[in-house]
Amino acid sequence: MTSQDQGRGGGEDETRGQGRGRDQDRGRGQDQGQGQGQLDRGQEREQQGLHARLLASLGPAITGGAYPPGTVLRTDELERRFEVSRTVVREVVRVLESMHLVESRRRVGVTVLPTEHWNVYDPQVIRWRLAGADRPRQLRSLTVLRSAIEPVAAGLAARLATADQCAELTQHALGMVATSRGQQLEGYLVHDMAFHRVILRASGNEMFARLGDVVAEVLTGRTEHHVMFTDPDPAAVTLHVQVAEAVRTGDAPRAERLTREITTGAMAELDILAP
Amino acid sequence: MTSQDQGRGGGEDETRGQGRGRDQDRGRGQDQGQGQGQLDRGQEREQQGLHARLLASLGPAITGGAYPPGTVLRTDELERRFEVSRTVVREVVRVLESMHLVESRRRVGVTVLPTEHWNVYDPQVIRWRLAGADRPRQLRSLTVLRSAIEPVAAGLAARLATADQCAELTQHALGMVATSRGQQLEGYLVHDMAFHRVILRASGNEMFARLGDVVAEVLTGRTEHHVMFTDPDPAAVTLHVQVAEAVRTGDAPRAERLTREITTGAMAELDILAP
DNA sequence: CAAGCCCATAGATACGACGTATTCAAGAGT
DNA sequence: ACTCTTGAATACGTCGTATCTATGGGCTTG
Repeated sequence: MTSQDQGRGGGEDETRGQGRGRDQDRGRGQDQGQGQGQLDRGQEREQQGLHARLLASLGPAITGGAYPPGTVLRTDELERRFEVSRTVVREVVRVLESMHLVESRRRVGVTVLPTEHWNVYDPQVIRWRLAGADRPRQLRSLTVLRSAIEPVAAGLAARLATADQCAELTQHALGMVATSRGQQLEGYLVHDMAFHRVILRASGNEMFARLGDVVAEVLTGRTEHHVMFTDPDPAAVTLHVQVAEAVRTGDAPRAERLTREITTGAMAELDILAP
Repeated sequence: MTSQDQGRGGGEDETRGQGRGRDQDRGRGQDQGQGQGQLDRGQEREQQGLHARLLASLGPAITGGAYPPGTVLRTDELERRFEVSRTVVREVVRVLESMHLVESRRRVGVTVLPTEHWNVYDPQVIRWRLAGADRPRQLRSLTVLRSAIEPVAAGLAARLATADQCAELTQHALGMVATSRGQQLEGYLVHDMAFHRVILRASGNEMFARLGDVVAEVLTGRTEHHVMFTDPDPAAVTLHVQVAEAVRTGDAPRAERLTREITTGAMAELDILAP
């Protein structure tokens, strides 16, 4: 009869013996089935899936240079090394492939692509790179990007910002003033990030708006990179207040020029040659 | 009718009411060879995989608004509708999820996310949107982005461009001059794209360099959008030549200013308010 | 030594089974 | 009557296996 047992409950038959060899290394089905997983999840960081876990392992490893371009990863090797099934590996590889971090070819394996193919605007990739070894380089690239985007965004915001957005802007600028002295860098950072996020959103351009997260990461990185002890530059604080004012009054050229001063200052902090 | 049959594959008691799609479980492997005729995949020979085919169907459909945000797609429905297996659907959903186009949640399905979540810098997404209904809107967004990026990139290029890059730049500028008259728009477009690509690459910033493809798509879209009959604006051609010259002589402010004139002109063509 | 054929290999695709989280609703408790 | 708990239904998550296909290397042959 062709039908083996469709009801799983009964037979623990010996035909799985072959599979045992592979299965015994983890006992994955049963292991997860027990309450074990809950304890595990309770203590450690929140891993909401094997897929996310593997991606969080492979992504930073690749962007961090642990696998130089040209390195070939085989799926079964990844399968064993990370103790996940083929399905998980394949889905993760597909995602990495969509980021152009790797290329999967038959008979060859999963090849790590050179840096110039990477989709460097993917927030995930940005986060991985900022967390990795070439963080300084990434920070410079992104700061230069900011210097191009934000002044234009501020100019547009001056024309298009709603009353609510102007109010938000002023509020965060005042918040920056209030936290600019006395080792309140955390509070300052929050207002700084919110300020730039509002500017980008108020520009009315979705491409600009999407950079809010990137700018936030850059500001965070900058803060925890070189200061933590010195208060923010008073000139920068003043500039933010003035930008808020320029946006509120609809003075686009002024908003753009002032924001350009802000980003120029940000570049100077990183020793980037200013135009 | 409570649970009387857990088995999905064997059960014929779909309480669906519509018999459509029942043929799917019959001979999947052979079905590909036959070419059922339901889908005209005989025409598009570029499909080197079911994964790519499904992605090319779903991606544009989502970005094009065929599935408004909040729409729930169930995996088994996609399975039937596109006549592919669960594996393929899952991998495609993972990729779409990595682009933040959809979100997959247990017990609810694959939900289309609102536009503001989309990873609008993903070249794939950009291509889909440019091919879709909101092409004009997308073209405007990208042109504004260009207006922010390219002047800064040109300024950096004036400082950092190698001799080879300067030569390339001059060559393409001359190519634009040569093709600027007499219905040679295709050749003009090639040089135009190459010119801006060299500028972005010569800026030395990887974030800028990666926008070469985007700019190329914008230029292509613009050309085939509103002209095809009129020759390029002579002023724009002159500006490109001057930019090449400014970069060659290392005059960063001039290169930046001239490029800003170019992008301002590009925005004017799309009736975008210029600063 | 070079060119072409053969086959081992590893990814691509498929499919069914089971696990698990989440949602909805019914029922118990206050 | 309202709320909280708990159970069931459901649709995604994960896994193991089987088969297919393309490809690269090795072998054979001229």
